[in-house]
Amino acid sequence: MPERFGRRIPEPTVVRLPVYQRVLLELSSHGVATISSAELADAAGVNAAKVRKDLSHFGTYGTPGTGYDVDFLLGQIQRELGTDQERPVVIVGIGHLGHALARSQGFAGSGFRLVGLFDSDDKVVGEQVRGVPIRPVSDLAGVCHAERVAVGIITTPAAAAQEVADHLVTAGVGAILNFAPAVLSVPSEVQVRHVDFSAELQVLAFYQAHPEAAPTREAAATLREARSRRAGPAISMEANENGGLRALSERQGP
Amino acid sequence: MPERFGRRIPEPTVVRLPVYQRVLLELSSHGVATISSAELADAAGVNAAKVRKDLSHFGTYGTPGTGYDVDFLLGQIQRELGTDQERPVVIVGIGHLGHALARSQGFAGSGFRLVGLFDSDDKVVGEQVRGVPIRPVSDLAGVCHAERVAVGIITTPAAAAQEVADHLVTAGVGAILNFAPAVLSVPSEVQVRHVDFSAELQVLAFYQAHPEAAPTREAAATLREARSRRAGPAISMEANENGGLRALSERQGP
DNA sequence: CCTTGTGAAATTATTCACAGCC
DNA sequence: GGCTGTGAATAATTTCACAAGG
Repeated sequence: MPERFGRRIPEPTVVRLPVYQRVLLELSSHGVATISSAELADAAGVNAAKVRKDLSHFGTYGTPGTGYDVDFLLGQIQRELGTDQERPVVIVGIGHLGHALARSQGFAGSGFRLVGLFDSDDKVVGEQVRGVPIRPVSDLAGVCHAERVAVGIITTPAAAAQEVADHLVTAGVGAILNFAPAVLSVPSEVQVRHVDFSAELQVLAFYQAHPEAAPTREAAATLREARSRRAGPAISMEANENGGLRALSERQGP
Repeated sequence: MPERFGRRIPEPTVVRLPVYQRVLLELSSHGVATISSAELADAAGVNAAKVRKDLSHFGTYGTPGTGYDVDFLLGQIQRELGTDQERPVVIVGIGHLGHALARSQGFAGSGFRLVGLFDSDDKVVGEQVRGVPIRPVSDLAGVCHAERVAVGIITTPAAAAQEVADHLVTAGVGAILNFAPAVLSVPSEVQVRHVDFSAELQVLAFYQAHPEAAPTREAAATLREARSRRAGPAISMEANENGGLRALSERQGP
């Protein structure tokens, strides 16, 4: 039995959970009933031992000789991720990027609900994006308290990011996703993650300039490849017209 | 002397390099002449030993008793990152996110030049963003070859991402930055990095749901705090009206 | 057979701590 | 006295490899 309580979950494991979830979601939507750690690993671009070790932190969800029940495992991961209940989020800084995120599909399916958009520019305040009005930053604390906002997304210029983070923290927001190219200073109980577009480009450039220093990547396979490469006669799939998956046989075989 | 040649650079080190670069850029623009590993660490949200170890992979750039010369160190990091020469990039998938990236400032300052925008939708083909025309995806290979494109950015929906990646690889693009929520399968010599907005949100949600599992974060300080906390009388700074830094004394003291 | 879950081993990354230099 | 660079120690993560289950 794995440690199931106040245990620390390795951060790399947590980061891989959403990837597994996405793969399982796709498999489930195609009616695939079970998947082995090796297949899931291929589709997620990791290796099988890592998948098993990752999952073992949460429970023993698999069946030796068979693999994992797709829907059951999906449910467990969603429960762990808290995807099963909706968390209210706000976006501060409604420039092009803030707009793009506000319009994206990323919230609905992932357990988040956009409850507020904020900007300091009076020219955009009052507009609506997806039915959510853009408000002045002075309304931030009020909305965060009223809606019990859990996560704040910062898409301001770097110069404003720290000030916005301070406001979010004051308003009781306990997690911040920062897209601004700035290092934020917040109390240690506040979780921060940083998405840094140009830093990612620079990392790619570095490895291009120093190919000998590049890490050797784990090979990924498409879902279709992962299955067909390993599937025996009882389970087979073929590509459909969208490049997606079609399960030809599931649950009990053909 | 550190190993200076075909050595492998730890990926975490490479990822921190752009952060150091940004801090140094700000310091340099404020005329600050030198910085210690402890100050740089505070500003970057890491610790001093990590800064020194990271830098030691590339050379011995510091002066015991004094610290690092800001401009010199900045130059060395930019050289390592290849920021000193411009790399052509293309963006494929000009929806809201693609648009936002195309308009962002992230390219100019970081050593990249946007040379092509591509979309499969005839309704947007022909438009221009920042003077760069949106072209059909069928032009992708031609432009990539002609401009010797090094990095491709994918901002398509997940369903199209693998196909686009295949096109980029065929066109000789050796590095891909993928914003689509899909795991890409590419040859091992092609570098891929994945920016996954909703996965980041989910990670935040996870740690909010399991505070006992959260990693203890390194405290960061603003540049101003980092300096004033440690600076002796010979070097001092105060905040200017923009919340930025003003160096009151540099090079030789007041 | 095949596949999981997991200790043990290996690898990788971080942090310590201090000799040596300014 | 302060600060770097770096081996040595520690911690974290990954991978191996295999006993046990279906």
